[in-house]
Amino acid sequence: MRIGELSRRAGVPVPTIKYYVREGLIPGGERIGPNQARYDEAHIHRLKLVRAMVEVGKLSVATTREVLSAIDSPGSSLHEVLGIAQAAVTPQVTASDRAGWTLAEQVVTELVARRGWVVKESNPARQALAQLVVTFRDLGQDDLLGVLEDYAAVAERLAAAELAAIGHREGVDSKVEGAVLGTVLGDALIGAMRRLAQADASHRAFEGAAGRAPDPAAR
Amino acid sequence: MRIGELSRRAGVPVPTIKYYVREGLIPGGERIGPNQARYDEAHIHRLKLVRAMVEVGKLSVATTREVLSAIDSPGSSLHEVLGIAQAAVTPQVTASDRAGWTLAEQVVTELVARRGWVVKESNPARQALAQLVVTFRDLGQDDLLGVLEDYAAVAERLAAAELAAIGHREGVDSKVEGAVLGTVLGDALIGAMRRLAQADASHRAFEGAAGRAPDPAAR
DNA sequence: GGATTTTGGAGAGATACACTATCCATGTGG
DNA sequence: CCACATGGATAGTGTATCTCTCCAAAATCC
Repeated sequence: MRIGELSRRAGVPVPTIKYYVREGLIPGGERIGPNQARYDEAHIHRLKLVRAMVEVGKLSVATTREVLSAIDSPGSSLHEVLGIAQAAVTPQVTASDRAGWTLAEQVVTELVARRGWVVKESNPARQALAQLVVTFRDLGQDDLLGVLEDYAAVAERLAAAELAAIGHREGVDSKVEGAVLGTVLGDALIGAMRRLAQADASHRAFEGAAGRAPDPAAR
Repeated sequence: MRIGELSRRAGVPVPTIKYYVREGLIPGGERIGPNQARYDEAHIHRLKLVRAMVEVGKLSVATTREVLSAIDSPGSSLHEVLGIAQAAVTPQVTASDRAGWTLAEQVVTELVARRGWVVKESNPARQALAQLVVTFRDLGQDDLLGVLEDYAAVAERLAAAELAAIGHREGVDSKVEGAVLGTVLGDALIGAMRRLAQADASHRAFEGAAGRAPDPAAR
């Protein structure tokens, strides 16, 4: 097919496809003439993958390219690819020497140790978590840090469930893509789910007939 | 204090503070002259709050303003404020009539019903979740949808833990701020935690020499 | 077979966002 | 007294993600 059909089938404007090709997110079509190229089903899938990461997963084009190149890299283990994908999607923290930073890193280290997790020192998620600890402290929300244990337990369960799901698959490529998508789209997934559960919990705690009745004057 | 000290104490450049005031994220100082204004501790806290949402929570300035105005609005119940904050942080889905959209919405509705959740039809997290379902389907990752139940169960637990932590507080304002911060920073928190847990799970599944003993901390 | 549309490729332009920089009349602090 | 800070407004910067424009060659329509 040519670019017009590719555009229609994938639901992506032609100029955007050209842009993605320029940016190296998707390969160009097979050249069959000075101004003709042919695209196939693989291009459609790749394009959908890019759109999923960019639109749904909210990754930047640059980050998407990194993740895709990890997926493409031959001879990498699933573990390695996941590491690269994780590093790519984890926002880099500007390591400011704000007060309490060392303490926060210690909190993270202890949490990881308590869980028995094996996580590289270089894993950027450590800094991301430490930054959150610092932020909560800084805002006087220390009591919210008590939920860290819950979050850790829950994260463990999610990771296990996800890996189990892709473990059933055949073929390394399929596993890799599944794992990376789980990483990228999983953030949005748990986010949406958390909001639904929170809306219900909030309703139950503050609006339901069982709890304290809301202040009628507050409306 | 004047703006210079505010800048130092909060770790935010002066021009940025001015920008935030212009954008209505923080109130201007108390005017005490044609070109003099005074700021106090409340301004510091507000500024830190803004930075937490913008830098750590990755909210846009516009979204941050929405959330803050919800916090500020007097006479709103905690439930209402949470609803506004949720709507603000949930990315709006461009309701395309892509194939399978109706089916995806039905999946969401059934999930919510199965959980016994009380969630408004208008809650944007429904669409966000439906979009994720569509995306997974579109990419041929249907088997990953099996983990939806796990995510739902886990989200329920997190929401309960968070509300419980906040429930111990005194004062509505404090509860509101805690709940909103939980919503906004919770996304980053579960994200970081997920990556740590996933790194460990991946290590265990693909790198470990042998199966390890079950984690003593897991429950 | 001629008119119209599409194509590939590349550079320039558009738009949005979150700051920064500059200016200047007015204050403050040493 | 005087360098420096302040508040307020306007303009400019850098980044990111497209989107537009151009052109000759190719394809499609009638």
